[in-house]
Amino acid sequence: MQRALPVDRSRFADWYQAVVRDADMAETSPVRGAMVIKPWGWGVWEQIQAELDRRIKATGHENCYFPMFIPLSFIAREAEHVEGFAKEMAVVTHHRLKTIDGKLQPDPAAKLEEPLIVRPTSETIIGDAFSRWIKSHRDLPMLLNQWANVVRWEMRPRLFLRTTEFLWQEGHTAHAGAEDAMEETRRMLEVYRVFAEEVLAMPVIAGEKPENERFPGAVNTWSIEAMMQDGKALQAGTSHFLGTHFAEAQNIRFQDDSGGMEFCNTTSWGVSTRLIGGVIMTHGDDDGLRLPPAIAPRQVVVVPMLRDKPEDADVLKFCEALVADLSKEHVFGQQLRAFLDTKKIKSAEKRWNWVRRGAPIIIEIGPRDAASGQVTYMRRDALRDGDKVKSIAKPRQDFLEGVVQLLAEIQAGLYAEAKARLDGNIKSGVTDWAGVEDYFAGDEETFKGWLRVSWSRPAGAELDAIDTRLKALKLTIRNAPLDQPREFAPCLFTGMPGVEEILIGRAY
RNA sequence: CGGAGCGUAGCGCAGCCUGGUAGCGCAUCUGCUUUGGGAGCAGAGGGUCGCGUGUUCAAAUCACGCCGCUCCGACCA
Repeated sequence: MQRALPVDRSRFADWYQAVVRDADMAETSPVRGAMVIKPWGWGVWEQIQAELDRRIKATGHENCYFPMFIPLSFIAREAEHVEGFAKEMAVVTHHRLKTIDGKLQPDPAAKLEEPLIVRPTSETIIGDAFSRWIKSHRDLPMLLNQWANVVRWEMRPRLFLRTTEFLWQEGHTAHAGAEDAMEETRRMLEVYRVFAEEVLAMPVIAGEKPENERFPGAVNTWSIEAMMQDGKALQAGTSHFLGTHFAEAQNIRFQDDSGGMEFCNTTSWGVSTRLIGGVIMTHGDDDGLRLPPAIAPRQVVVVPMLRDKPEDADVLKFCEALVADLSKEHVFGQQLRAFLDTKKIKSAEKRWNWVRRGAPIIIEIGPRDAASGQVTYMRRDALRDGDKVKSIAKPRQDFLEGVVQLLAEIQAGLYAEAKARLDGNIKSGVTDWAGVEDYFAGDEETFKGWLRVSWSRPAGAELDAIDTRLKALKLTIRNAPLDQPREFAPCLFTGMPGVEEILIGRAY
């Protein structure tokens, strides 16, 4: 059987790279760890951005933009924050180049008095603005968001999943009370959960991160965790309750209604281009990418079967009219995105390109289709019947009437498939360490899901010790899911009474 | 930064051990044929064999150094 990709999912890391490349999503750049996002990959990001932006605004936030350079002294203000990010910071030290000894280099005479760091996140520079903008309880809550690029100097980059520069949105809010800020943190976590599931068709588990996995400077961190097809967890979004940590470090205060001065409670939350990696590893198959229709830059692609013959004109005319009619339809609250591929390459080649890119519906129109008013199409979510590619033929009108429903069905189908994988691979009932070792035994290649175990939420040194034991098995605590039972088994690690269930797994 | 592996055409690889000046498949270009679907035939273009130094009459091949990539650790949205 001939697949559209050179490798299949049994070699998951190679397969992932093949999809990214062959689906025209992105490529590596001359700068180590930074990527070039190609039009098809960027198109997916634009869809993600547009829909998430709408949801962020619908929850009362306004967009703004802060500089990518942050004075070094700003980042130093919050102790944990510095410690967390210091190791991966890009630093700007000069503002001019000069040719010295025939070599172009930073001009020593143009050294910055205070180095600038390239933002790894913007809490400190936005906090600085908050401290000036917030005077009164009447200014609160302040609900901001920005779409930006950030830089974290990572050791081991991987396209979309972990790149030195990446794109994201970061929400930053300030509130009068802790309760209000906590509510905001949870609200945005829920926005992410629903977005991931509805739009990306990527089921996730929302929950709270253990102490050792918190954002540097946060009081609490919540995440949504998705399960990739190799069983590993992908942290797909985070939402942080920062308490008054940053407010105290940056003097973000307001006068309350009785005239007293109080520190604000702040939050921050973000999702990044990593989501695209999540989509690839959730939905991709051995023929390449499968895009959920809601984020596919082109939802229905029409490939005319042109043969350099007179009837080509009729085929093209039929296709153009079809695309025009498709474009009148609305799906997921937006105009249907239909595209006619007239590129002068072999039709078969076009078909496979769209298969690899994951266009949800690929239509092939030949002279006979055009003449008889018929539409022949493939569903990318169910491309093959056994080994053979499955083509479906329908009268044009029937297809047009059913296309919106069909796209919705594909979206739902992809979700259901991923949801079954997630639910089917979280194992409960393991109560001792031997059970953990047993579950995760074997090599890296064999699929393992996650364990859901009870624990007593140890902290400090005790938690560090647990972390070390887990690390030996390449495991981490992903999060403590929001929905918890009423009663708990004894703690798997300490034997103490359990207070919470957590997810354990391998992660990206 | 530590351990392992790998850098030869856009992609996937052979050649390296046993030095003689570069090859295969796919892709690309041209022509002819074909045409309900990843076509056939013929021809063509494309490579300072990661970079540098050395050994040699001669280096993709041997030696040394460097760089980059991938996987595994530390880090991580």
